[in-house]
Amino acid sequence: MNSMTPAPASLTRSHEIAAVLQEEILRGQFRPGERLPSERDLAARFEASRGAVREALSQIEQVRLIDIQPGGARIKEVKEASISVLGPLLSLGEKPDAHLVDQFIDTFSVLTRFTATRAIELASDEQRAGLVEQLDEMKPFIGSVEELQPRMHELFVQLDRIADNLVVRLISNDLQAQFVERMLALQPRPSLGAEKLEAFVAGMREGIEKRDGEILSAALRSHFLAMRTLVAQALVQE
Amino acid sequence: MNSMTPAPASLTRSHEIAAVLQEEILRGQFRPGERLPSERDLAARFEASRGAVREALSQIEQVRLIDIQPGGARIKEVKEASISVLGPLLSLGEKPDAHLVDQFIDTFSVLTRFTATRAIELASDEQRAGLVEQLDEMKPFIGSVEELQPRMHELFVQLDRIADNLVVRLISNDLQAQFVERMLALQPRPSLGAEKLEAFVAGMREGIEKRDGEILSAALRSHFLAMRTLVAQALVQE
DNA sequence: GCCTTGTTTTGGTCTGACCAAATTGGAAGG
DNA sequence: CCTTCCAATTTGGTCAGACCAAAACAAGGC
Repeated sequence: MNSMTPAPASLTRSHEIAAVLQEEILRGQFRPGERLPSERDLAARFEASRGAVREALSQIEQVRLIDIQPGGARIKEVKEASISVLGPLLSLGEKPDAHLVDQFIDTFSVLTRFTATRAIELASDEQRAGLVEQLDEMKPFIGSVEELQPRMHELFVQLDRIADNLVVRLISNDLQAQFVERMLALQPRPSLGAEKLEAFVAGMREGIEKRDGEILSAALRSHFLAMRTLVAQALVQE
Repeated sequence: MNSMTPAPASLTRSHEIAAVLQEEILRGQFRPGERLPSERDLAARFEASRGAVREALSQIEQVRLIDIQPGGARIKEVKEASISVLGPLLSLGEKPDAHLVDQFIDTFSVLTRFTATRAIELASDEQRAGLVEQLDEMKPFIGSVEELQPRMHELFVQLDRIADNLVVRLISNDLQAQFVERMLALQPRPSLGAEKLEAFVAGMREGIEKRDGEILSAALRSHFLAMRTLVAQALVQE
């Protein structure tokens, strides 16, 4: 149904090895600065060819978790790594770390507010009218997450397009790739109450119509805050 | 002198091939959805072994510019890629694209403001005092970018540590890895006027001392705005 | 103890081969 | 003429074994 999920299909040996090694590194089984076992040793351990191991190491190097050099690959600090490690970091334990999830949502919130306020600054009257229309069309579907979510997503896509900031766009890509899928696996999927959603939609609408970044920002901020507490509950429960 | 620059030393054949291919993709020499030449063809073209080409493709796949599958590797849209393509994207032309640079600085601005305001929310009185002290120690060095820059950097490191948001931290890592080095190559390095810097430091100081996020934010916003115009000038000149 | 050596280890690359899945092209059928 | 279906080919994924240069290591000389 949704073609936005191409399914990485990471069932190749090298990706498998990369995932295992990356997880071990993230778990702290190697100290920063320490040397990783040699490619030959790793090949023996994983019962794979050195080529496969090399591809795996090359991927881990890409996310800056290790530093490959003639003489040996050395572990780097997680703090120095790329965003791409956040996903595996979330999947470390049985449940995602609540603190990290909070940070995710906060960051999403900041970036979304930035995109939205920038979008209404740049938007033409026609575009603003279109956005308002999109919001109005949502109203019948408040209450059904399955129906509302894709429409909300489409709205943000529009805002993103109008704001026209590739940097933020790519950051959001990475965050979503790392975060969203893993959180959607969290069942039962929590959903906001109808009143809150109505208030959110109304706030967005007003902010867009009046071209008022403050109102828009406030609506988004409280929306993400609500999501934060919601996800927090979902994480302790179950 | 500065150990923060480990020098990637990307002189391996596979990294070389990856860089060339990635640049060609970013230049739009392949349409999204189109198939990349086969590994064997690429190996012939680069006069390299298939193994080296595979490692290169594996890296490009990691940044989500291509999608490797049995049957062929397909080009994806730049908009769907990872942050890691921003660096090569900046280096495409003779000079970095001004619009993209603006987006970079704006995004830095947003994230920095987020980190800073969050930091002073969380900071203890001792930590705030320490930050103020750091700012005071800068005053003699306003006017000398070389002297001021590392101190300013240290201040932001502190703020980052106090704010304690790994997600933003990793994003900033990526952005800096992509952006900063390439902009520092821009000579002569532009520098802000002393008055502006003094006002900035004073604003930061006041915001931290009074624990006032608005003041802090305003100082940072105008600082980044000034940088934006400065870099814009540097890009048209020369 | 410090510096210079020779040896070993390690990453980087190459060649050539095999397999399974995807693509492709043409033949058969409508 | 178009569609359907089935080989033949291409392509990615992996393996094995080999060579080189640079780094790491260990032993020796100062």
